[in-house]
Amino acid sequence: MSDPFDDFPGYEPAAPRAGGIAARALAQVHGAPDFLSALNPEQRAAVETTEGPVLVLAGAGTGKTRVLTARIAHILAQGLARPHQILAVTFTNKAAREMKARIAALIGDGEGMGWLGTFHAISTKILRRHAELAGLKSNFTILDTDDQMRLLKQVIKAENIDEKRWTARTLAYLIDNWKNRGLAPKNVPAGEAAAFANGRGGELYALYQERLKILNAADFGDLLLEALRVLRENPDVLREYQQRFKYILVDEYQDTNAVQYLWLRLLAQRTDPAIKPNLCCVGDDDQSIYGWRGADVDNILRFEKDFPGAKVVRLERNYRSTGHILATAAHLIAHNRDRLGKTLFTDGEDGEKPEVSGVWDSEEEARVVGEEIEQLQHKGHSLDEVAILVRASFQMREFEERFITLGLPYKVIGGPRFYERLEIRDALAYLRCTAQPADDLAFERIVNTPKRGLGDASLQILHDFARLQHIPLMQAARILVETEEVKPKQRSTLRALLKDFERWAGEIGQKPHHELAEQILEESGYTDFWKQEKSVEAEGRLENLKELVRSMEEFPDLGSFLEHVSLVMDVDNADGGERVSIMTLHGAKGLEFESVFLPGWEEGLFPHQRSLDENGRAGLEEERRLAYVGVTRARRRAKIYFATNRRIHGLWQTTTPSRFLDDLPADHVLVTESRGSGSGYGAYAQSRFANIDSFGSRYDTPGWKRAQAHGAKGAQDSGGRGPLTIEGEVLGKTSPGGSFAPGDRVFHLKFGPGSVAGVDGSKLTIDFDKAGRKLVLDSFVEQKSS
DNA sequence: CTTTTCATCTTTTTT
DNA sequence: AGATGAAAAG
Repeated sequence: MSDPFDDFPGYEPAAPRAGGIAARALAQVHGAPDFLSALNPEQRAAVETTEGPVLVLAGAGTGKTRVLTARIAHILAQGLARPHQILAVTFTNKAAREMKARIAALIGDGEGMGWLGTFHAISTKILRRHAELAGLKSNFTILDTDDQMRLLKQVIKAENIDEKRWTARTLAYLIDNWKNRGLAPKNVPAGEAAAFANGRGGELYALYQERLKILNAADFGDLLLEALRVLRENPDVLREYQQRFKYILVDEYQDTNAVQYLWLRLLAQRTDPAIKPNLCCVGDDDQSIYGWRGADVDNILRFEKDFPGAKVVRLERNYRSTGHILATAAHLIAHNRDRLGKTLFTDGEDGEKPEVSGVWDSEEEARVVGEEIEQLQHKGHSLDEVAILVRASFQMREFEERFITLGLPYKVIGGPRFYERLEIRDALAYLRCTAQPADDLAFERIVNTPKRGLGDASLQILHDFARLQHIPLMQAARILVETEEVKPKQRSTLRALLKDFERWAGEIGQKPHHELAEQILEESGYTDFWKQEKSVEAEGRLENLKELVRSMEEFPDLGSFLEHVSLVMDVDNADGGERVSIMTLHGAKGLEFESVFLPGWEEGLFPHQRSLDENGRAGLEEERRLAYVGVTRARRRAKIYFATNRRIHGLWQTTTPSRFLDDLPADHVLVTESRGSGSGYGAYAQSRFANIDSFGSRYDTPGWKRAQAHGAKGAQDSGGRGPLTIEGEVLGKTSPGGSFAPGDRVFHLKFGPGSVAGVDGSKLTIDFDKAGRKLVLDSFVEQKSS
């Protein structure tokens, strides 16, 4: 079956025999299989050099994916390995999906490739299998950015740190960076750890990690970091995987960051150091556009040193674009200094020259692009072959608005994602609470949604208690419901809610999980909540909820559905008809279109100011690579636009054309003077000089340095500590167990002074001087000395 | 406890 | 400009 773990226990290095799939692939060909004969000599070398390390430098449009898939097909057809012995790593789910599909096309069956997926998906798989080694249970939840942020906020608040000055966002950024570099809390360089919250950054990181373990949760960074840790600290586990993966393939190698690199190197290592790993990395240094996420181009530049004797194959024959487009892209990227240098060529025709047009503002930009696309449409071009590639997602809206009025069908790729919608996240929180009762973040999200009267005050009591006892919220609630700490009304609603969850949890596995989901949404009152809402949106939201339940049917059980949701945040839009694609340049990597529109080539937006500010020349070069990626997406038509005016943060600003326009070869591009646009095209020449300041002055200013600057002038708040946490601290020390006896004088923060009337385990019956007799928990009262 | 108002911040890119 | 989040009013 396709379960990759099935054959784990009794695993032996398989004899190179042809398994079912491979045998079929072999049987259908004589001599060179057609997936080999279709390759050019370089591609073929990359495919057929199966043994030892191979680096494929694949320029844009040179058949990179084809090489990867053919290589896998070849390995299988030769009987060198079985599908589950091949580790194939991609960066995006899209790429993984496509690779699976293409392998299936070559070989007739894409199943069995259990280890083809994103770094994150594969790490998750490993981590689930050995969760205990990472301090987790195998059903751990994967937190998305939103959950992560909320958790960080809690940690910051709990430590009495001014959350205005030291935001969760900044901390998230720091922690992410550390994780990307493979640094656990104890490994973070002291200087960096000190840069947040007056030296408490490292401490907060450690606390956050601790909280994650209590919640039985991992964030995105953890998936890789913890998987790496498991492999590092458990040689036997590592060996298992090293033996299993006879062949390793990596897509987009230029985008690997430090953890990913370490992770890969560990898995690729052979037990016998004399044996070279069968590792094939495919990448293009000119398309490295994830530096901001910790990607290190050096990984690709260093490959031959890391893996001595590596064979390097260069793919320079471009099959995608026409001559003019290729020449334009080549001339553009040639302005970068840090590159290996490749010369792409094509035998194809020159085709149309790419066009550069200036427009008055972003509105005109959208209008002009809309018109151009309509013209293409009239000439019989398919809208599926048209894409608009923007630098930042806020640019999308104007195009959408314009296209709606034109009635031009479009799809936004990587836009607001299905699983990120409010109602979907709420619904998921219900499911998560049911499946994973320790999931505090999910619980918090829905305790009071729909409104139940369980507000901040009640939640705070739960929180304090849970924190004190180091238990999940739900468990805390279960205990507190037995006492009178929480007001009677909220106590009974809370009790009812807990009962609901218990009932639902009992139904897991008893009935189809999509039916259970529907039942949960119904019984919790969540669907009614939206039905009563009379806004226009409510209907759409209910529709989305239905869609959610429907989509669950495709998964075998609740667990695998939740997993899918957290790793694959987007959902396949079942296509109805041709549509123009609108997406970011980052999202466009790996895709190609007949016609590509590239709006917004203005200084500050593209290259983005922030990239320049934070990373200086390196930032600029990355932006230029992004431009290169954009241009090389086009097969036959590329149109570039720059607007003279653009609205930024709500106010109109005059902009300068992008310096990248200077980098284009005059004899390969067509410059169109837009009617109505006041700015002459020549105006952009000034940009060079206008921006020297921001360009050259601050080369290496990572975010934490800025944070440090803040720290220098910011006096820390030692004054305003919240009373609640004081209570927590004091109580934590004063009540280690139940040393109360009837007659003791005690003090309760809410009910005031009183005397103990009875003791039952941790529950105390107390006659309060003012509030009368109450049943409370010992952790909430303080013993009075006199 | 909920609803309203006011202020702040945002807009780089993603698993 | 718009969304989100905290303080203030009901």
